[in-house]
Amino acid sequence: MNQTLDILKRSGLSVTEGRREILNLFIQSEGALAHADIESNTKISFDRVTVYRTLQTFVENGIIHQIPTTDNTILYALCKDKCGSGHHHDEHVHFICNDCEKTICLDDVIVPSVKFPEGFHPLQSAMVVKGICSDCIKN
Amino acid sequence: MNQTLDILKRSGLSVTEGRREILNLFIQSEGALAHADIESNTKISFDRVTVYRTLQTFVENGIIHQIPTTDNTILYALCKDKCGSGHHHDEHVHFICNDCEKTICLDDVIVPSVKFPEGFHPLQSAMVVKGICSDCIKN
DNA sequence: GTAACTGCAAAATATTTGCATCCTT
DNA sequence: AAGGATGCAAATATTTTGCAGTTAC
Repeated sequence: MNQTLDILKRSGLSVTEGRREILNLFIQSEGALAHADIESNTKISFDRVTVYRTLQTFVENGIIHQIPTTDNTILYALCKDKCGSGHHHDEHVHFICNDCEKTICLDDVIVPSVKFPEGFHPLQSAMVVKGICSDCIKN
Repeated sequence: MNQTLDILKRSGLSVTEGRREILNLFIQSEGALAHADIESNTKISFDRVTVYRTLQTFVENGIIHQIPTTDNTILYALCKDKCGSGHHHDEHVHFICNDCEKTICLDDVIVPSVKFPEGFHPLQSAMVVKGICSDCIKN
């Protein structure tokens, strides 16, 4: 079965053209996407608002997750299977290339656990690393 | 000598009322501040634009650093001594409390180094952890 | 048929830029 | 005095909300 459909159905979301298109974009894309990328890369032109709402729905349903950035934008990337509705377990490292500016989910690099001071109870961690990615290092 | 003045002078910045006030806010505050916090917590009312420009100047001069978030804002926090102009070395963990919503720099918790796949060259890392802070856990 | 999704309009919010004026050194 | 910093105005950009019309199931 079509992967896109599969994901939407599994989350109990109704299948609409917009959701299919946006979800496809994530599946095809290697890296993470910002709101703006989505607006400019979809063939059909959606209303800005639809993109906002779709992203929000996807996040709430554990289909995509947010990646923190330091530039007033949010990046989104596909979740792996273990993400369920409401609960995100994206404890992998995100790599932002200073050169090509892509953000790549290093799914195999798990965020190491660290020791917190007395009284701090961590629930969720995110790690973002900047540097040069494996594609750009060749040039 | 006054710490605020000291920091500004060391960076070669001219000492103005706005910069003193904003820098003071950072020094007094335990956690990280968002643009909005600054606007609402300064006695003198600055122009929004001045706040933007001041924050930018401080970041460029290694006085404060940005903390990535997933909510379309940027948090700022004072740098420690080792940050120099242009180069930030804030490899410590940032803790965001889900309860009081404060962001705390855990200066003593260093971001652990992780092993990257072949070809990835990390230059800078940031780690943001959400959970319950030591103050809120008591309640 | 009903509930959910979308588009449009508009409001609210956030950020950037240019320029004249004022302040720091 | 000169260069830099600020305030104001205005242009841009971003995000949110309400509502009416449309679509998926």
